[in-house]
Amino acid sequence: MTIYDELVARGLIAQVTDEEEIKELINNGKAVFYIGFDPTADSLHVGHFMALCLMKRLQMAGNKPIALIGGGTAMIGDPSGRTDMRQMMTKETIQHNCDCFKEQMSKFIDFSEGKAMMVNNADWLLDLNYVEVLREVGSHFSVNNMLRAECYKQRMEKGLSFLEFNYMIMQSYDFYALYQKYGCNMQFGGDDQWSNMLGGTELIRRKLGKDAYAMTITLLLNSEGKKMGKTQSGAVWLDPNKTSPFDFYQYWRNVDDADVLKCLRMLTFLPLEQIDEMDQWEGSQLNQAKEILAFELTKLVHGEEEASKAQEAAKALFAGGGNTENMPTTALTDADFNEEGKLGILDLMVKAELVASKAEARRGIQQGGVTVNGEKINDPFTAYEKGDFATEFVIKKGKKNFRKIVSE
RNA sequence: GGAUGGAUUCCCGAGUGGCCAAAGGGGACAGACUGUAAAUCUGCUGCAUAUUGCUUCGGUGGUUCGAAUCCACCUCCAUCCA
Repeated sequence: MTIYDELVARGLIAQVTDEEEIKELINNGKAVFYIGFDPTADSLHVGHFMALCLMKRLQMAGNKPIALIGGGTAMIGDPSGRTDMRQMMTKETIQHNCDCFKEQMSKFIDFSEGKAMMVNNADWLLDLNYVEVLREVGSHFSVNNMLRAECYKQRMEKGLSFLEFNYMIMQSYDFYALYQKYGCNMQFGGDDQWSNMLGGTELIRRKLGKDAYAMTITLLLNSEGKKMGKTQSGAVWLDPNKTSPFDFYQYWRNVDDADVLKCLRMLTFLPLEQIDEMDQWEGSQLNQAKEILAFELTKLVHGEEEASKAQEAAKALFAGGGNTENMPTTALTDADFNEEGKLGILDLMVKAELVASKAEARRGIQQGGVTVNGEKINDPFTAYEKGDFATEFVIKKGKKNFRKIVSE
């Protein structure tokens, strides 16, 4: 099976500019391709992870990836798929985010000599001369066409600043610059980037008379059509300090039945035959598939050891028994107890980050959703002493939120 | 630059002097049912030293016994005109 066929089979490809040419390039390891990452946060998230996986797959097939960090474009902000303007970020924040991205990416992609590259478009965008760009690049863009682009449609009603309108031009310029500098002949990106990417191929054709190609990755949507990798509290991050390996594991362990197979295909490196086999599974058997999905992804992102820990912790909690060794834990200090050496259940829950406020903790108790070591708590004034934490102490809110408490 | 409309709690959106911590919906959270799924039903949804107190309706001042609501100025957004 060729790499292109595999990408198709996994459902990763959304749109391509020229299927035959792209097949030819990537199947034979002749593609030098880039994917852009805008450093809008200090950690990569699941959305980026898809792109990283794709880079890895193509790299394994002999193609050369370029990871482009958008230190320059982040100064502008991509309006695609947005209903309001992005908050402008300071240069310092952007720089910090770039550094964080670099570090995380290095874990997935082999950036050793000649295998892959990482560049920052701040290196060429920040020094551009306005009038020069207008003459050299601006003349090749038709405002009429740009306004028709899907990515601006939404914003035509709500308002679009000139700053953001230029994002497409900057991204196109990136492609053009990379083509010249490194012979980059292909760009990949999320499907929401399609029009921005076409801008680049068009610019290269007009300026240089050369062909370059673009391909978009299917956005990972759940069965309700929402982007996956988002939770109420924000994105699912790859940084273990922002989303713990346990929570990361749990996120995937809890995906909808309807989404498991899709996720396995698109995100894991398991052989397709194995995934097709799981496709036969039904009903509660799908729980096994979810476990595999969660384990595989946690392994990819946090390493096998962390993945095993997360899995064990989950099993201990949900299947009963097992050890609690790897459960998310909160450590108490003497300062957490009052003068009488007591600590109320409400404060404890806040401290353990199970709830955002004491009112919320109280509500949980009133509704019968809080247990300590398996015993339901009915009294919100229940208090504990230091000695109570000497033996195993597991507090549970709802069905899926656990925390082990220890005292120093 | 001019005219008009607008900014309300996580989101959408009602509220035009006291009965407003603010209708309704969505989402989130908790309970029942389940398979750590979905669907459905129920509860719940500012904070706290909690039959009470405190902070919140773009910002700052003002009127009033009392302001999300009235007035002034400011900021931001949309639409039309230039």
